[in-house]
Amino acid sequence: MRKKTIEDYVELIYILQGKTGKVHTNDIASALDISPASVTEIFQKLSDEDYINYEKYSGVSLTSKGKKIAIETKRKHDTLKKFLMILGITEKTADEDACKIEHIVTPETMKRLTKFVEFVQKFKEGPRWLDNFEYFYETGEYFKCTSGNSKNCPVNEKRPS
Amino acid sequence: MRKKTIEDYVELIYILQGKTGKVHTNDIASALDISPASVTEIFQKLSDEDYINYEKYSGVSLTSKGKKIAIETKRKHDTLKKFLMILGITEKTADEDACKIEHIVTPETMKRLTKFVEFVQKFKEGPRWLDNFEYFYETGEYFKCTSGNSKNCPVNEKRPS
DNA sequence: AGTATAATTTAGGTAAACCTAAAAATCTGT
DNA sequence: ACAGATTTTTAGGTTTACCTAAATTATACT
Repeated sequence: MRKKTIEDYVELIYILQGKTGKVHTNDIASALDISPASVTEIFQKLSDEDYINYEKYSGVSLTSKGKKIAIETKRKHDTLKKFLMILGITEKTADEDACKIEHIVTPETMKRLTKFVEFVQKFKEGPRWLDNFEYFYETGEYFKCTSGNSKNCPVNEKRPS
Repeated sequence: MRKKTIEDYVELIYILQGKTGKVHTNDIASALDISPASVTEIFQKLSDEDYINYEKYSGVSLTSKGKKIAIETKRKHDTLKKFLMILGITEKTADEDACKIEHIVTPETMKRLTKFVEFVQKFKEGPRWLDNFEYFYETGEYFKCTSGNSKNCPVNEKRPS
């Protein structure tokens, strides 16, 4: 099976599992809008490779191997989504992009983006430069510098030594 | 054919085409490390769908339809790469990530990222907050505020009204 | 120009992830 | 508890993007 397939299904099982930890063929089929027969096939393969515990007609649960991947993938997803939303992308789109990027992003990039989200989140109301970016995005111009705010004007600022 | 496949091959043909505009089976096969036979098959399908001009044994060139997609894809690639490098990701990794993200990113996100790159590039030496991020990435702490630079200290700054 | 070599194509095959139709197992209501 | 409805599985099929081996076409050298 492909990495993307494993991650997608295992993550979805993780999200859909209730208190019982059991997820059924139809849950996946309707969530992904594919046929139940395809889900059965996927279950068999995920089971062969020890990502899930599968017994016919009784639903599946994640193995520890599967759970580990599910959690990792979901963490990537959440971080990517937050990252994109910081840049001003709508939640729906951020979610859609995160869904796809989570499978292909390199660890190096993921590490940077994680740190970036952390960096930005330390500001209570968001850092000032993000407002400047938003202004730039909307108007195509930098935040106007007046006598009252010239010290905060990005183009006038000195970089730290 | 899948969107990703079309974009990948058409972009590569665009990059590999010399002055003559001709790209040969082996050029693609060795660039992607796949068999020449597979390339022939792809050429036939790309030709059926009018992305390339293909005549047996004589190499291929892009149609205007193919060229348009190639340019669009390459533009996405370059922007994504720049964007990731702004965040401090190494060129090699940025290239690798861009290669994959270019096929799946939504137009909305692409538009934002493009603007972001533009926004950042207006600074000659890069905006100060990027230095602060770099410092945070390396040390886990914010740029230290001293009496000499307190006005530039991110946590002390006022946001624009 | 003819032949060896290299490039390309054809033919036939594979794995992954889907499908439909039909069979089998499980669940539900009285 | 058992008949009907629902869920799940089995069996067999499709498409995409790859493969190898063999055949064909083009090129390059003497």
